[in-house]
Amino acid sequence: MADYNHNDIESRWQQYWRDNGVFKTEIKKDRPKYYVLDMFPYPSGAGLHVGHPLGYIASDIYSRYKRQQGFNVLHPMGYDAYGLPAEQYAIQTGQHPEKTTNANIERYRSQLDKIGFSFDWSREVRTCDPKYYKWTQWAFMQMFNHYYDTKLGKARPISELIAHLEKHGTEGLNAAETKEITLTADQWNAMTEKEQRETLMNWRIAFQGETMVNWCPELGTVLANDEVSEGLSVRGGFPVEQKLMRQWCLRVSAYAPRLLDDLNDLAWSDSLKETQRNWIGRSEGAEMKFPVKDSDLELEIFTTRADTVFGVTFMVLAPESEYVRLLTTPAQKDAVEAYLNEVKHKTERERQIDKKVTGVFTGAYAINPLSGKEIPIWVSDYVLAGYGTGAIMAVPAHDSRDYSFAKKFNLPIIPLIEGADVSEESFDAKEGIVCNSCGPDLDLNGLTVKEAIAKTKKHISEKGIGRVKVNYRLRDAIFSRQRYWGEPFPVYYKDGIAYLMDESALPLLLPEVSSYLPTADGEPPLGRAENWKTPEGYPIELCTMPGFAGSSAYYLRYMDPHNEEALVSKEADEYWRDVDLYVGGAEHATGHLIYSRFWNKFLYDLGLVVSPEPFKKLVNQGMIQGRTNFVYRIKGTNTFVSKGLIDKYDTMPIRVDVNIVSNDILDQDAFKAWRPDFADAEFILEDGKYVCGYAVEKMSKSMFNVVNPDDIVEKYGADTLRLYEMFLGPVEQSKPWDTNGIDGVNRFLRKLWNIFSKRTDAERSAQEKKIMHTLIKKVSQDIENFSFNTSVAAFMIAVNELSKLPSVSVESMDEFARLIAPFAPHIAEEFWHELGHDGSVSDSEWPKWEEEALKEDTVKYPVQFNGKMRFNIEVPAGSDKAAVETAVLADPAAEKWLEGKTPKKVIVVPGRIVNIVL
RNA sequence: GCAGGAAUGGUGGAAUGGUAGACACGGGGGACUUAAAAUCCCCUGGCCUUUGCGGGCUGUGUGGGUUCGAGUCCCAUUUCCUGUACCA
Repeated sequence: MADYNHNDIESRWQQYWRDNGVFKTEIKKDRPKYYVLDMFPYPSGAGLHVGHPLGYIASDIYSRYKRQQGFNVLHPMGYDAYGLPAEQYAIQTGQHPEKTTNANIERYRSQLDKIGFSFDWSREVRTCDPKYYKWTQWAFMQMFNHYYDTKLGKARPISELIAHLEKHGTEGLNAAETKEITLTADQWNAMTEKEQRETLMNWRIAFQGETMVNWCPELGTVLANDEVSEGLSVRGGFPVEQKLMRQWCLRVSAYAPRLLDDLNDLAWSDSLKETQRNWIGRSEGAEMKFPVKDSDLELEIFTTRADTVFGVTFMVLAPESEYVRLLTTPAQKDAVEAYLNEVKHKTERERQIDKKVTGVFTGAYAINPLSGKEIPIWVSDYVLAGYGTGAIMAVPAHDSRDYSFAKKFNLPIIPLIEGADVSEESFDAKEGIVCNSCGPDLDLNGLTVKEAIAKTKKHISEKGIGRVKVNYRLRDAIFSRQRYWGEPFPVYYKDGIAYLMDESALPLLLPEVSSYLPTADGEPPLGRAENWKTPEGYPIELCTMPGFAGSSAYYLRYMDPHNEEALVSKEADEYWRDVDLYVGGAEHATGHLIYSRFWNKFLYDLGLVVSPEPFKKLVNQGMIQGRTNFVYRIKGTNTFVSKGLIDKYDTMPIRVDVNIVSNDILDQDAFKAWRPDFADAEFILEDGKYVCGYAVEKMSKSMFNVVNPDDIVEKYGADTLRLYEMFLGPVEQSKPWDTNGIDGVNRFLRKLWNIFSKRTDAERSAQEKKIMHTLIKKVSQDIENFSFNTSVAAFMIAVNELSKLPSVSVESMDEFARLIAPFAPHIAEEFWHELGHDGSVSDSEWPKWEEEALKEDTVKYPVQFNGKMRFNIEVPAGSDKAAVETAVLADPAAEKWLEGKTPKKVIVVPGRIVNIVL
């Protein structure tokens, strides 16, 4: 055989896989299915860097392995093609986002193809493809036409809710709602169609609501909470402010209990489940009514500390609360107005940066229902309108936020826990013995906090002052974006009221526009589309759907991507069911992974999918960071000093392209050619070399630390890239990319190639068989545990051992080819065919190890004295504890350490160790 | 602040409570070669000791604990990463 030529081998087998449709998948009812999915990428203009394929390689290894084990593996890939960058680019250049997106997709595809993935490309989906987004729009229509029945805990058709309203009004209605509404049947029936439709928005799962949104003036759009970071837009870094707008929303909050409970059965990492639990944010507490003095009004509050009611010294309303208007006394009106104005104009960022305590007195008082005391009602922006009831009872002694407010405005602070010192700070811990808590009907003194909470809850429910309540932090998802590049809503407006289009109108195609900017009167770009009307002339919704719309159910579409009648056929859904293994970044923990679960549960409620959860097992691959190299220029010159000598000069570090640095040694000629201003650079070297410094940073063009997988594939081959990415460390772990070290993996493949070239037909020795079966066992177990770095190490050990043998058998090479096929499929395929097999090595059988082959004649025991390692002995395999003990004590080496003493105890752990306690 | 995770040689990283540092990079030495590349072999945590073979001690962020035995389990603590943040 010729030398190992990766370029020739890899292009040849990639062609073979394409020509023979090796990875095309179909339903095979006689075989068990396994669905391996990667989070599909957003095709950005920068192309893939070497960090992106990490997860894809891991999942590819796993799916090829499962396939060799006899599973019918679904392993698709596609593109999350809607997104802001393409639109931003379109605004700047006038180029249609579709064009940019398609160009980027093509680039991604060619990069992916070079790495040798086993994707079934015939199932590719693109979220911006009308044949795909038809089903995104369709799902939205279903959500519009359903409400959530809180008693049954599932979505029901809105027609059932209407029937209920017609008969009973809101009496006995159990529906997740935006706000509490009370209606009689007569009132409902007397409403106009317009009024009824408006009222129904209170219950629909896809509904319009007035919501406080993160408005980004620069981007001209509303952003989701997870698109905002520290008051700035994640994309672009523009300031974000609060604004009340009528928006499409999804009633995700209705599913909060199920989203929480069902987490328990998922094979996800604990940290990710915990993140979702926190995000859903269940808290058990009580809702309690505080009557307002000299008024019929009652303030409802939510608290988890019912035990602290006797320490309530004031109440606080969120600035957005409607009670502010109702309660403010004439004397305080101006002050309150001024405060509301101030708060409104603060951006989210300003609120976060300046944590000053602010607030204003409304002039009104409430009555503490347990103590009967009068307490002032204040307004402050530290109370959130979106959580609980938008009003709180303030217990400054035991809540740090209430405490600083009380200090600032000189409000009383009453400690309620024995021994709690509240002179400097509040005592927030939920522990201790309650004191100062005795009213006319209720005495909590002497109880623990826990007991006091229970007793108070019981008391208030009995007296009708309040009720036990569970609150969730999870908020409804805002579903409108004032953007062009997204799915249009199949919605038109008649008399200002939203109506769904007929399903036959789907897909509702995204129209052409003259410019991708908002219109002069601040309407979204779709306001520029000509004839954006129904045939009857009604205007169509101008907003488009957000990014998560298209990515919420794509895993279902892969099951049946070309179906024009349904999102997924019954047959395909029942066969593929759910994703067995989902691989992707942890950054989607609170976005995509919540929305997808919600979306799936909704479809499950409608009986359209059979699995209540979309992703059974989830692995978060770590992020690959960049490793930036630095050169050190003497200030004001063009002379560069090697890293070891920089102390002797006044230098400044400059980032240098990592592609002209190898093992931190600079290629000086390449450096001079890199940028014109370095053409006449001079160097001060150490040991004849220029040594660069390094730092770990994000991989990005501006840091000159981007490594393109294409270059690695060109130089070392896809098999080397795949093995090396796995060899770098555990898949879940974040780590900097460092090309140093890739030679080791490449060397291993060349060694393997040489061994293969020298294979013989002779029967293999027991020793050789043992090497192979040790490897089979190790690799099989490691793949199951997603421990790919140690499997690569095992391959290297095996090759080193095999290379020491005089010859290696065909049988071993046959096994080796099958074992390494998931990791390095090209070289494996080459071996497989050299060995005279037909078909792809991916369809070969995964080798099984024989315990028999791994057996030893003797067992080696390390012998310790008092836990300190002393010597080794060998005993025949199968010796029992007593035999081992006798052998150890009889061993001449033992004498020296025994020093004539009799051991107190001899501990023999079969197969592991012997410890002698003196 | 809260939640989750991590800390092991010059570097990336291995170690079901049982000989810490597998494997690889880098480094050092050697073989082959006119030379270089490639390849192959040996050494490579630290300290001490021995002419040599070797031997000893120490060592997994820090301090305690459990255990015959701890990188691993428990308690405390420091630092770093990731997520989240006025959630009552």
